[in-house]
Amino acid sequence: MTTHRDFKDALYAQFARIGHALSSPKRIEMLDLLGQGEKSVEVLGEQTATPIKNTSAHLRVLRHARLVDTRRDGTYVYYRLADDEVSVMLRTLESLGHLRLAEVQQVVQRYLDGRDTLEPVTLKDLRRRMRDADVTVVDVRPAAEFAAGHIPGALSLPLAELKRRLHELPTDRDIIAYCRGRYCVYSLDAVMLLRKQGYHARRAREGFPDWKAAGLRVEIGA
Amino acid sequence: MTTHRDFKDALYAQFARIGHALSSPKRIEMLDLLGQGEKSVEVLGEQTATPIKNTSAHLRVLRHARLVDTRRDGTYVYYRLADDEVSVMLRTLESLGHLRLAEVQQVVQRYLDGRDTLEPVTLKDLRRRMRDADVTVVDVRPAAEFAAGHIPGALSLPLAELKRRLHELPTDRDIIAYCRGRYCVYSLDAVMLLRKQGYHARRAREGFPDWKAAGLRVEIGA
DNA sequence: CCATTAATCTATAGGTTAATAGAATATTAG
DNA sequence: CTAATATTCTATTAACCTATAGATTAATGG
Repeated sequence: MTTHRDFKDALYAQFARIGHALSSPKRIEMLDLLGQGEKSVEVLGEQTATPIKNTSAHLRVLRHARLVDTRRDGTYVYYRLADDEVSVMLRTLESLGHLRLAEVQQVVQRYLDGRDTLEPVTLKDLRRRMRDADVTVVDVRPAAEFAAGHIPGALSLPLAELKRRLHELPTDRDIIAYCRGRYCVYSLDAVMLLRKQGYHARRAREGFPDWKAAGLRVEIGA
Repeated sequence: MTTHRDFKDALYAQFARIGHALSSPKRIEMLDLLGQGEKSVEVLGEQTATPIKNTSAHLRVLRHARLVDTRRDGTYVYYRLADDEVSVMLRTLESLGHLRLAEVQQVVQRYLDGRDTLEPVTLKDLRRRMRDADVTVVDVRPAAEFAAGHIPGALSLPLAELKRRLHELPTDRDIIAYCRGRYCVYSLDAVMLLRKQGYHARRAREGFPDWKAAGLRVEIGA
């Protein structure tokens, strides 16, 4: 016989599986990266500064919580978020952290805000200015992430290539750069470089996963 | 010097605090209950079938993650959610669980759905029918939870008192009962009782926390 | 088929957390 | 001030998790 208590215990034990998956810093970081598009174990390990074996072990936990799915291509195994809702969940988790944990604000203040007097453009403003067609939107993430999905109409100009591809940018229009999200510095670095070169540039506060999680249209391909 | 890696580690360590708080079944259950309104440690312990000492220890973890706040009144300490966003987070976590974990659906199927041929009313339908003013909405949660907040215009008729207060219900209008949420059986039991008594009753699929998390207006007081 | 590369599985040591008992604190009533 | 009640703090043990090493599997190229 299943009592009411057994039911609740079984139900909450399941929800706690997801909580457990989100209880490790590295795992959250991996999920965030997967929000930019699928990645191999090797790449995930590099981008999170984690040995392959540990990376594999963490991914196993994420798979067990059914937050990620895999696909094999040759000797590589590519991981991806199991559902767009996972990304929505991450947005919620991180915005709750930003709202409630003074420590998050301190850490961000110390590392980002020192350089960030350039007030960032909100998602809403970004959309309005894109509708008015008075800006050039630049995606400064690595090319592979752009190819996996980007804001429609954005120009791919990875931070690493920005300097030698400056001539591709218009000088008579405002430029808005975006990257992985609120805590990513690519767009920040890009804006500083662009301003030094005389462009009128600002950064988007939100990144590609925020755009997608908001349910906005996404473009795929190089 | 704070390197980029140090920054990420510090940032994700903070987010993981929240994940950790959500990694225990009892803690999620406690947060869910607090979504119905503030409760003392004693009441939380009773309602989650947890010894007071363990309850206190779990609440300490939730406090450390800054998901709950407290208020003392006499010898009692009352806990409450630290922010409405915490409830939004829980909704997201549970809906992700429902979506991704086959086990959640199994557990619910086995315990609830056996009795639940009565198709539940969605939040959207509930709002429409309330606007059209063609239903009586009944809150079957304990009176204290109704007092802490309820759907505007709802009638408080706790499940425990329903049988002897049936005469307060209209016989010529449809009745929609709601309770704590998707996994709460109060409204289910209420609807079965009402139907046996000849009323035309249905249950709302969502509960009070879902209504509130959706940003809808809430009424407070008995 | 063998070597190579990418990733996983198995096992384990070390660290962390949960449950819980006992002592301590805060508040109120008398 | 003392007793009673609600809760928290401190300490201990057992259970669990993470990082990691070694062996293994899966796919590819020669």
